Amino acid sequence: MSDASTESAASSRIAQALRDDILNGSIAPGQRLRQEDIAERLGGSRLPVREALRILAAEGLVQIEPNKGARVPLLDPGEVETLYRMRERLEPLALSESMANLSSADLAEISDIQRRIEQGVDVTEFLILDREFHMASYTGCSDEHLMLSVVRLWNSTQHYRRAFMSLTGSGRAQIVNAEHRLLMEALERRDAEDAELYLLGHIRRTRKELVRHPEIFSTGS
Amino acid sequence: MSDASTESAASSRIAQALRDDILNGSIAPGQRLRQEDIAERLGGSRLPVREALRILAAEGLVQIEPNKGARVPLLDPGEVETLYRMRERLEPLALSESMANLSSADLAEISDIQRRIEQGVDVTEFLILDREFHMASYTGCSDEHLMLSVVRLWNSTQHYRRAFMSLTGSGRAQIVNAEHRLLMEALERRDAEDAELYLLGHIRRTRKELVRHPEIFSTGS
DNA sequence: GTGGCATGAATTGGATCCAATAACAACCTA
DNA sequence: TAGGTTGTTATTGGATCCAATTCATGCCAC
Repeated sequence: MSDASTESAASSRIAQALRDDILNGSIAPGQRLRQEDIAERLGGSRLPVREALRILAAEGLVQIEPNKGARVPLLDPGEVETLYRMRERLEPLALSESMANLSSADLAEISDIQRRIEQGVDVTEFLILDREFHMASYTGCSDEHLMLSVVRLWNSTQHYRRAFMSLTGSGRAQIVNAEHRLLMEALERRDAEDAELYLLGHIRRTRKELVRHPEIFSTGS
Repeated sequence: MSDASTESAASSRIAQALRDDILNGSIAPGQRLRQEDIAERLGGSRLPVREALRILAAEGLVQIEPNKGARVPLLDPGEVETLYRMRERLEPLALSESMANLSSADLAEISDIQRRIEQGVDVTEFLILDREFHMASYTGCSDEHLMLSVVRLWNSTQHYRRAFMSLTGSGRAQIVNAEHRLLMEALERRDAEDAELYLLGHIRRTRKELVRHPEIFSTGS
């Protein structure tokens, strides 16, 4: 919807549907994606499905093995930890590239998202709003490569973020809110150095909490 | 050649051929890639060509616009600068993840590559060996996400690295050699902190030199 | 009873044909 | 003559059919 490209192509439509299913947890990591099933469920033939799977593979949402088909990647704790370390390095860069271009309307939008986070604390809703909060802080970053990398990192770790939130509940909400407020305040001061530092700390703390809960990665298989 | 995993599939074969052509400059940025031409030139029908283009798009080597086809991305100076800033952040991480797993044989291999760099100074050969040098330093990094991101960054900037080298010649060879030697020495000392710092400086200096030569980006169109 | 092998079914990969869309050119009109 | 419009062509997107590969099942030998 927000994407201005308005992909009318079937392959993009199928990719979007699958992307939603994967990100909201309808399709779990490790699950296999058979082309024919998808084609039948979402309409169209297998060909646009194959293209859609390639698109999602580029975004890190599925992995394709030759002659073996596509499945949602099942990550181990070490991989997720590395993805978070990548976030710690890349997202402060995106934030600093973004800050100079953030309008006061953008800042108000960010503030409004945070206000909503502090009201409703449903796990599903938090995942959506938290992502919106950070992405809104990057809207001033016009570099597509950088933003695509950031989105990839969020996509790849989305499931484990949800597993963590579902496990621990909203107990750490106060800490997150404090971190978000510090970040917002630095943005309003146009202090790139502080903003980068707060963001780094925010991601790093989350990483350390995640690795402290390896039960997130047990899949019972 | 080196990658043994993707043999036997036509789409992978075509992707590899196109990848080589793009990276060695046979296909220039901005150039359009017509599916039928590629299918005829490399053998096979248009279908595996389409899959190959998707694979390359995932690696940042081509960009696909719906109903408009694929072309090699034509980057402006700002985009390349951001790609280098991403390298400055990600590659030190890859190096630190790699270092603990580097065997003495790996270090010898790295040293041998550097030795060859200091002998022959052909531009084309330097581009190959320089890439081999850095990639060899990352062989101990087992994380596929991180390494894929690093490869993407190298791929996307390869053309501009060649343009820069062709323009300036090997005048800066001494500086590069000094930086490489410092990096190697830190690796042999197993000093992650120093290695990260030397690598950061190496990439950052290169970025600053690149942005000082905007004529690299003039395409005469 | 177990291990290896072969055969079958299920699934992915590829080729050809057809439809839809965008670039291009010529034409007509003002 | 310039600009818009319309028809044509070239190129990409999609559907169906066929081949190749993989996985599972069951059989046979030991």
